[in-house]
Order: sequence, then structure tokens, then C-alpha cells
Amino acid sequence: MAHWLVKSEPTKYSFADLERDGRTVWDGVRNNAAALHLKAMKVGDEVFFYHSQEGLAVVGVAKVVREAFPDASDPTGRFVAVEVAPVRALKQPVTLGQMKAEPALAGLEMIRQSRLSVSPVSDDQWATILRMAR
DNA sequence: GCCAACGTTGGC
DNA sequence: GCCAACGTTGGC
Repeated sequence: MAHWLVKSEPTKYSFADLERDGRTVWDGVRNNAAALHLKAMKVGDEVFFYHSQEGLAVVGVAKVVREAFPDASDPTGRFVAVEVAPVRALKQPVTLGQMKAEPALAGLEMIRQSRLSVSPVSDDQWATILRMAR
């Protein structure tokens, strides 16, 4: 099972919103690299939910409940969406500052390319971040 | 609010 | 097909 990280501005859609909704369509991605990651997601894959702009931390875990399908909000038809559902909030959010300070996370894609809205997380990186959230 | 990173657009 | 200009994202 693969792991991922998605970003959302909490003022637009927060992890609490996802918990309230039960599941949501993850659409609006308009970047090829991010779209490739969406296409690679499988049902059951787990996803860190990161709050950008405000919060600047991984705040929860979600899971993929529907694999890539055409993004209805994309008039060009080039991009895809998935559906995700909440798994649980992290007891202690893991901040960007903490992640940048952790040597084991030096290769984390979201740190290397900060503008990428959907990025892969290795098994080791996943375990490290979960440990930091305890 | 500013700026760096980076993707996209459009003129040539 | 190249590259300058521009727009967007996101951290600070």
C-alpha cells in the first residue's frame, strides 16, 4: 500500500470539514505531476492531510475510497479526481518546521517541491511522521 | 505583503 | 521549439 500527502488550505477545506462530510471528491488539481500521483492512488492507500497557508502542519490521516476518474470541474478533460475519507486526526499535528528539522524527512517530496499539492510519501517517511504525531 | 519556485502561455 | 513574460502557490 502506497502513502501520499495532500495539501489543502483549511480556510477552503479543512480536515474537520472532511470528518464532517465523511468523504469528499478531491478535485481541482491542475498540475501534471500532482495528477500523475492522483492516478497512481489505489483504494485503501493512506494519505496525510496537510494544512497549507494556515496551520502548516499534517493534521490527519485520510484514505483513498475511489480511484482516479475524470475531474468534472476540468473543462479540458485532462485532469482527474479521487475520493477520500477521513481515518483519524493526529493527536499532535506535525508541523512543517518539525518535518524540516527531521533528518529522516530530508527527502520528503513536499519539502523538496513545496508547491506540489499531491506528493508521495515513502513507508519510512510515513512511519517517521506518525511517530512524531504521537 | 513579499518573494522564490515553478508551471504555462504566447510571440517569434 | 525556444524563451521571456506572466500567473499561481505557499512559506516567511
